[in-house]
Amino acid sequence: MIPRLKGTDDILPPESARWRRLLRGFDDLAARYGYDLVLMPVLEATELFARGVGADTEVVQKQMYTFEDRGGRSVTLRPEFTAGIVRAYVEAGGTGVMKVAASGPQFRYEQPQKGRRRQFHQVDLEYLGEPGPRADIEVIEMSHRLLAEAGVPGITVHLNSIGDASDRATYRDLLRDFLHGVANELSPDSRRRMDDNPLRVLDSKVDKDVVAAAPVPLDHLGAETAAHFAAVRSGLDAAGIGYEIAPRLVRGLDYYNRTVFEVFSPAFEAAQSSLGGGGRYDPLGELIGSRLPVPGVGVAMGCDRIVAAMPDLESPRLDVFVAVAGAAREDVASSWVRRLRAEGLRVDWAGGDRSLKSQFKAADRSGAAAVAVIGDEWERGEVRVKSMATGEEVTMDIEEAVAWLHR
RNA sequence: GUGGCCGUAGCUCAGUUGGUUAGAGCGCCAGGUUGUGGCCCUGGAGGUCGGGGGUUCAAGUCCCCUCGGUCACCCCA
Repeated sequence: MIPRLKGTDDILPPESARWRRLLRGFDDLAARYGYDLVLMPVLEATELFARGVGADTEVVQKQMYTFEDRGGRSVTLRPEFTAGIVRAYVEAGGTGVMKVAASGPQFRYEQPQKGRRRQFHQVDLEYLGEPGPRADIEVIEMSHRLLAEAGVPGITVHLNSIGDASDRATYRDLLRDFLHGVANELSPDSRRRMDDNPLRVLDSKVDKDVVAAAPVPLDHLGAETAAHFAAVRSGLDAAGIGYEIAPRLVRGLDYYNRTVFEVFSPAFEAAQSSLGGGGRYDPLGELIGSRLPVPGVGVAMGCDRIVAAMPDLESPRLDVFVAVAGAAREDVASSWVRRLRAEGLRVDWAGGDRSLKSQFKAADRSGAAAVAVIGDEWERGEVRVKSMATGEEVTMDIEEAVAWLHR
């Protein structure tokens, strides 16, 4: 037997029931907020991520599934959605507002652990072409709502602004000076980053204590970015979304500016406890070669982690399980099952070649609300219907039974 | 890439100082009930003991290598 690849998961029932709820909920949420569906390539040119995500980010340096295709091009299994969606927007003309929703697998070559897989799944929202804070607010609100509607308890939003490139030019020098002053207390990793990517030192776990006293971007915003952030905050207040300011939240990708955020729930306990994150990425379009700026905000949420934080819902899987007394009645049963399904009921059956007892066991396991038995009474135009919850059993006229099942 | 722990039935695990045909519970299938689930009883199917090599009269058990799982570091979904 050939086992699955390291860091990949088979998502089977009963766990997949929670996935179905999450994905349906996401689809519905996106539609309610005016986000259209997009289907994106899983494979992109390596260059897209190297330039968009950032050549010296962790993701690009260590985590990409990169290989040469048969034409000798370097291609990469997408490690995230945003760069590809912005590429698609630019490639399609890149004007105006586009609000889109995507979902599917992502790939990062890492050592797996709880909540961190080599193939993982995300649902993703991108609000493109809108520079104003309404986009930031909407995306954060939707992130919160998705989790709330999925039944995830204790949702908290961590929010920060890392400013624009112009804000950071002066701030970066301040931070560098600070880091150089404490250089001998920093970990080797942070020491290496403090010159070329000093912001990332801020959210280092190992250097948490040293960095606690460092200057933060939030205190060095320009007038416009500060106003933008204030507007995001008051918008969230108006939406009733609680959040915590996280001054050292910077996120690992190069394309972010202004608003960044992550969402958490105590129901998902792991070292990597973030269920999703995102932010504004106005520089991204130009990083990947757009001649026009592409303002945008997006969020990616980790389905695997969300599902782990979702409660099990005890509701019947099927409206009715059809049991057949006697293999001779298979054909009638089959066409009745077909009719009920066509009418929109959730129906299953196991054929008529097994004992009724065995069919009832199957019905029980299938989570059916009721069992309908097709037997002798069918000849008189009747079926016997049993409620699996109460054990109550009634013989009814066929049409009456159909109406009862639809109730 | 680094480290800790763990690999015996579909699942959870037991298996004595190395010693005969490797066990249990749950699950699955069937019967007890020739038309009725959950509870109960009976029976059945199901295992290259992760893989390879070594030590030994003898290895699930000891040694080495390797693969995998899991958790953590780094970083993120």
